[in-house]
Amino acid sequence: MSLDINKVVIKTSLASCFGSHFKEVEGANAFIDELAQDAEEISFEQGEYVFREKDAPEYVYIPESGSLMLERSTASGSRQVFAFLFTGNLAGLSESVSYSFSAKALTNCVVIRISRKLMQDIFDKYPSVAKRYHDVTGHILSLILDQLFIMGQKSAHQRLAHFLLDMEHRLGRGTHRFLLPMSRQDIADYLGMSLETASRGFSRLKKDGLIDIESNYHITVLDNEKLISYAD
Amino acid sequence: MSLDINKVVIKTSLASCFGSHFKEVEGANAFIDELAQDAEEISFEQGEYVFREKDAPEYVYIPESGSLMLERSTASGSRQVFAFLFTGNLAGLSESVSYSFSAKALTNCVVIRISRKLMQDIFDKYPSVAKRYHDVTGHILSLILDQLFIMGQKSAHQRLAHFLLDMEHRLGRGTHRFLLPMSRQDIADYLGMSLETASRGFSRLKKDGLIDIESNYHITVLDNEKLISYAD
DNA sequence: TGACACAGTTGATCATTGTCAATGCGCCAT
DNA sequence: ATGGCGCATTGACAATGATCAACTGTGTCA
Repeated sequence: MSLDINKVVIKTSLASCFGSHFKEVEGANAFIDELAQDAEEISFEQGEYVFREKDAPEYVYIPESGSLMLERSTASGSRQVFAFLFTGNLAGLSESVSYSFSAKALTNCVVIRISRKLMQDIFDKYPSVAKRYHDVTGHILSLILDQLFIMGQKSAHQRLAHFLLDMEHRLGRGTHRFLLPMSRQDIADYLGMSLETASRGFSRLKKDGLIDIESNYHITVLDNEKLISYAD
Repeated sequence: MSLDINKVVIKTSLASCFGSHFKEVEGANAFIDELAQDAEEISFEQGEYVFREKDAPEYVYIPESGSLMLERSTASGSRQVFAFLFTGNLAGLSESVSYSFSAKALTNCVVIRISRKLMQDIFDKYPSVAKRYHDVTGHILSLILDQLFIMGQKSAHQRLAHFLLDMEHRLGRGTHRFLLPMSRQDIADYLGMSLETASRGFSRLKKDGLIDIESNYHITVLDNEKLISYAD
């Protein structure tokens, strides 16, 4: 019984990352059911690595609860955060030789792990679904291009405003209030700026009445319109 | 006869973008042959658009001669260049609803155009090849992540040095001398800096003896080692 | 040959952002 | 409570890069 409940949770997570792409595709539900049978749930403590850059990309991972961060570090100590992953987001889909980043647990979390080999076998049974597989990757690629655009064209403050709007959308669940699972340093490394610049950005937005900050991590967007035009 | 020669050229281009991923895959050569039959060659004048951001992504494009630039512009006039494409590079593989960028001809060029629908049909005949299809997308994704890393972590001068090393590698054909097909403004928009900063970067590298510049577009890398450590 | 257009370079100045250092705040263990 | 630790904020200053403007060089066309 407890196992059944687990499978329902897994299916929900799978549906949330594949569902929108496989909508109205023949066999999509059966595909997700079968995938859920092969999925494993693994727990990670905050700060642990789910996988590392050099690992062979054997699995696809989906946070079921908690958050992950995709990052790449250099020997010289600098770090680029590529993405933050929340419930139902997906990592490791299109790596070939090795992962091109590491995945680190931002919080204690439960992660769904799916063998890519097994997923491939299941794809063979659902050719209509397999054909749409690329859409998922294409979607991820377009998200990264958006990020590249922002990095190349926007100022530090604009990037931060943009980031907060993204977090509001993804964490706010319809409201304007959300709890950030990452530190200021993580945000800075994601947006390609120093910790201090990120912090000043928060302070500035608070002073101008665009956001409210309680306890550093609890953010409320007070003026969506202005924040959008600020992010411009 | 002239048609046969054309097909050979097309196959060469196709092989150069798929070959490395489909190496030792069953049916890879037959797949490329069949793809070449469906490929069309289309000429573009310098400055023309091969496709635009909002277009439905019906085709995949591969420059056969000449160069393309993938870019996204805003209403406010700013522009991000995502990539430069040379002979045998590939654009439009994993777009779903629309292209997420426009492709502009940097020079007069001949571009191979392949219908994605037809390519899909051919994939159905070569399942071993189809399974490796993802590797191509995965490779592109990892290139974009590299670019994102550079944008987030490196200074303007470092980004320029990195860019020149990339161009040397891709255009130099084993030598240290190459002809840039893009303007300083294009480079600046690719690297997220102003035209002037890009120009100063060139001057600086020339003054320090790391590169030689003839006629603005002919570049020779004089000291590879130093350029690499400069790009660090 | 000269006038013009165009792309790139260079200089001066200013705004943005990074760096270093000091301070503040909440949390935990003693 | 108190001290210490981790993280964030703030301030002062320096460095980087953007902007505006002048100038150079090259090619084209009349």
